[in-house]
Amino acid sequence: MQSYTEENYLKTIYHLAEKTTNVQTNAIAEQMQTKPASVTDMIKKLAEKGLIDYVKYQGVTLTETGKNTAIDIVRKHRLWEVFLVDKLNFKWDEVHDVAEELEHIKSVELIERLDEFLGFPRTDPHGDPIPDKNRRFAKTQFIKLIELKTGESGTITGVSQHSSPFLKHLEKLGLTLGKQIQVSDVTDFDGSVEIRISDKQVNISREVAKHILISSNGKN
Amino acid sequence: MQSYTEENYLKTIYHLAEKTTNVQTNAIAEQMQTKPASVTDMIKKLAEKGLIDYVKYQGVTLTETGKNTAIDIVRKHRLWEVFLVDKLNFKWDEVHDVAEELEHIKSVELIERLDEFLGFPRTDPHGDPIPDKNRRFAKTQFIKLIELKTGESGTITGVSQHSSPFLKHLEKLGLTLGKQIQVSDVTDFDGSVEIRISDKQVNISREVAKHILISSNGKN
DNA sequence: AATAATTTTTAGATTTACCTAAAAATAAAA
DNA sequence: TTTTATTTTTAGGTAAATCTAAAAATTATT
Repeated sequence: MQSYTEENYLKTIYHLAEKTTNVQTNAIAEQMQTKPASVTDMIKKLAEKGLIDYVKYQGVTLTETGKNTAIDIVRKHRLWEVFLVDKLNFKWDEVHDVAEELEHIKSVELIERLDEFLGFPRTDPHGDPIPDKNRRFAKTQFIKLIELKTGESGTITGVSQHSSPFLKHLEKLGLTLGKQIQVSDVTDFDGSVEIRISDKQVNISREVAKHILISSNGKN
Repeated sequence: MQSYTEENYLKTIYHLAEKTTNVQTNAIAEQMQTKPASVTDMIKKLAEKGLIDYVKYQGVTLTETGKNTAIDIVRKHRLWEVFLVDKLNFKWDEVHDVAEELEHIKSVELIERLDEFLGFPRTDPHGDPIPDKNRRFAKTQFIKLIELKTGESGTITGVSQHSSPFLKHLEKLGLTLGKQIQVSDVTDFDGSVEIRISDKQVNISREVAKHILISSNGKN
């Protein structure tokens, strides 16, 4: 049985481990808005419980058990996000904080029934994959919009940034999940990208283009 | 901003206050499965925060603010129970523990939207009234089944005991909310009650009859 | 009213998750 | 390869919510 805080540490380590193999103390501290000294304390505790492997000064990795716990939390978080958007009409930029609380509700039965009630969704409102109850993720093949060349097109299927301002910005531009887009030009000057969406032309900054994920369907 | 624990104390005090005016330390301790000494500590804290009135050795009463907080938690608890039963097909004896966790999720927006999603229910799966967002309860007029005389009838509209064994027992006997019943006999020997429900005869103990709530529609 | 029983509070500790400040280990730069 | 900078850990402390054991206040009983 893990505490709320332990679960948040595991989740944070899980997400950081998607980028680097060995997750460092400072990285965890920054992500969790706490101090490195506090992280060291917690790390020791999680290591003792067999949830992470820890070698002093070398960072940590999740054990099988730790990873499973983390995936369960990710699953719960994303299912609750689907619930909030699909059933309670929240916007995709409004769900994160509430889901952050709901993800810690413990009942397994609850999540299985919620999953069913939602029709076993495979992605959350930001396009992130939802692991099934056996913790398996559907394979996804994303390309960052920034990587598309002029003339190439695809469908918006995810975002790699969940901040409310960013998501509101996309919403305003009509860049929501499922929309078909085509790159009509890439500006030399600032790297901003001109795209065509529903017969309108929209210009987005390089920074924005980096965080939009496209499932490509080649040129056409 | 209250902690999870503070909220539970307020809720407990609120429920105990339905029976006695001044809520005693020991009563709180028993209900919360903790020790009187711990209760004294917490009571002082809640009093300092202006959530309860507290005179040493005299027990406590909720202030306006404290009562409002408690009602908000009761509202959340009962709405979540409706969600679990109506939408996720939980049985009425399975919802308490999960709702006990869900009631502490903080978002006001969430609860308002959940309320709407559920169609603004006025009672929970056990017949308990759900306060509206202005914290007003619908007036309810219950009689205990035990108080009905032979020949009198009514509709089962609530239970005053939420334990899983009790609720499962009622379920097995077909004594669920909305069912029409008529008292056909009261046994002299042990005070058990013979009732007619959907043309079947069922015998229930005095103890069970005490905890079934009836909205009476007189003799007929 | 005095004594006994019960209830409540105080005193002093413990655990969890934090913190600051300083020391130690590792990594980067001269 | 020293020196410097960065990262991480240790040491010692705090606040929240609990505990046990003992003292104090209240209530009940003789």
